[in-house]
Amino acid sequence: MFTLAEENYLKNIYHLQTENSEGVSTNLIAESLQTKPSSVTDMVKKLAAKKVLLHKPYKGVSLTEKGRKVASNIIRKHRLWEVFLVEKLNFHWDEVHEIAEQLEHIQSDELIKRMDAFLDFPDFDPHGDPIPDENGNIKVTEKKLLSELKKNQRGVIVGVKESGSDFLQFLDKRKINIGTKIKVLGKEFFDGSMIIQVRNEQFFISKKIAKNLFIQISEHV
Amino acid sequence: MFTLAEENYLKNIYHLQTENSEGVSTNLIAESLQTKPSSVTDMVKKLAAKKVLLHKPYKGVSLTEKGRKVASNIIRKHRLWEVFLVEKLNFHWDEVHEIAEQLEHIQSDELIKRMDAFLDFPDFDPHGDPIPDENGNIKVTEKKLLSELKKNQRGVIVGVKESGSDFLQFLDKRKINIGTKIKVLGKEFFDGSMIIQVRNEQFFISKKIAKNLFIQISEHV
DNA sequence: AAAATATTTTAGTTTAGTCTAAAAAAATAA
DNA sequence: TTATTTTTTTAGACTAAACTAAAATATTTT
Ligand SMILES: [Mn+2]
Ligand SMILES: [Mn+2]
Ligand SMILES: [Mn+2]
Ligand SMILES: [Mn+2]
Repeated sequence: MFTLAEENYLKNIYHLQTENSEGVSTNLIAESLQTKPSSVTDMVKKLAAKKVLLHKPYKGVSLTEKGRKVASNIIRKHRLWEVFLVEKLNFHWDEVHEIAEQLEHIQSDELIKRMDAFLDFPDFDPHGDPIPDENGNIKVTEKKLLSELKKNQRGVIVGVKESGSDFLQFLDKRKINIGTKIKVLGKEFFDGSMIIQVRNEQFFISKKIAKNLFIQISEHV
Repeated sequence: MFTLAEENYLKNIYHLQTENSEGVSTNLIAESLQTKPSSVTDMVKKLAAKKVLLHKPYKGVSLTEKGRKVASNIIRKHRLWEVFLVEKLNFHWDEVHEIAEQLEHIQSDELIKRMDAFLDFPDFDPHGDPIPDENGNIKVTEKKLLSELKKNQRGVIVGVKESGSDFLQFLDKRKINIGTKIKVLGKEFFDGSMIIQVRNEQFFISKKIAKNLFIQISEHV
């Protein structure tokens, strides 16, 4: 139905569309896919012909309902495979993304259905990202970036924004992971850095780190 | 290192080489890969340039040591994935081949190492085919085609030759699978058909079926 | 040994997906 | 409102992997 290249375009456009609320431009897609704008124009035409996205020349693109379905299914597969790699094969959460990039293109609805059951129908992947259901619906959870919290607010880490190896290993070194409870002890207005409490320890956290951690705020102290 | 197409050529040539003891011809490869001889010639040149096979124009091809390694590793992955699909995801043995055809191309040594351990280091796939080790070595077992057995010989089914759905479902219908013990009650010289005993039942088996079942003969009655 | 047949290779196209360079359109600045 | 800059598209070329048709080589038959 869709080639490997087409699937990767759709997946990336889906992500770009949810991150940047405005239209998705040719240059943005090119950057995201590490390719040239002229290549994007060609592929976008092909995908528009396949009715998975709308292309207004010189304006951006937007996925059709069909396109959203295809894209979210690839993301569903990616995240289920990541859960499998971590939960069943004991991979570390910073090692699974590249392998999942390959596995997400395996074509078999039955395989995914069985994998989902085998993993006990997980809602989130190892990085805290929600796993779309078969219809592309995503469970939305209330979460904020750590950088948005105020002094004395508490919460639990529910996800990471960028899940590159460097960042994940930074967290590991401090035994911070999904599920870890934190409290903001202090916040510096000058550079956005924070002091947070984790268990009995206090950590200095730069703004860059604080902008990469998703927190679910604990309302009742 | 190798493209999808290259991997499929190498795998097929490996199989052809072990089945037909003579050299592997262009037409044979073309038939096996469902492609045209001219396409084979092109690809064979490319693979020869990559030092994974030797090509004597107008004579056949043969894999180099490097080519054998690459090919057997793909077969290793294919068979490990088949074990996974049957043992862990409860797929039926006639449903796994097509999915394994895709999964065999996933590139990650670590993944295969962990999958092997997860499956408890299996020696055979669900169809009784041996799983090559990391170095391409295959455990050779003494086995004969059922068609080669004589009257009154006993044995246990250890594999199937062609593992198409039709044949596997034929076996299922009769509750015959790998591990099933059989005894040859009679053999018809005219058409090669047999009567075999399975548990308390007797089955009439055509020559075609008998040539598709691998048996390990039980020496001591 | 020559003729006929079968196999294999070469030559020239095709398609998907990419690229560079140039043209066109849109956005921004003067 | 022109001029300049940025973004996007078009035009033309390239590679991998396939194809068809024709040429070359090998095999088999007469
Ligand atoms: Mn990922
Ligand atoms: Mn993830
Ligand atoms: Mn198989
Ligand atoms: Mn098999």
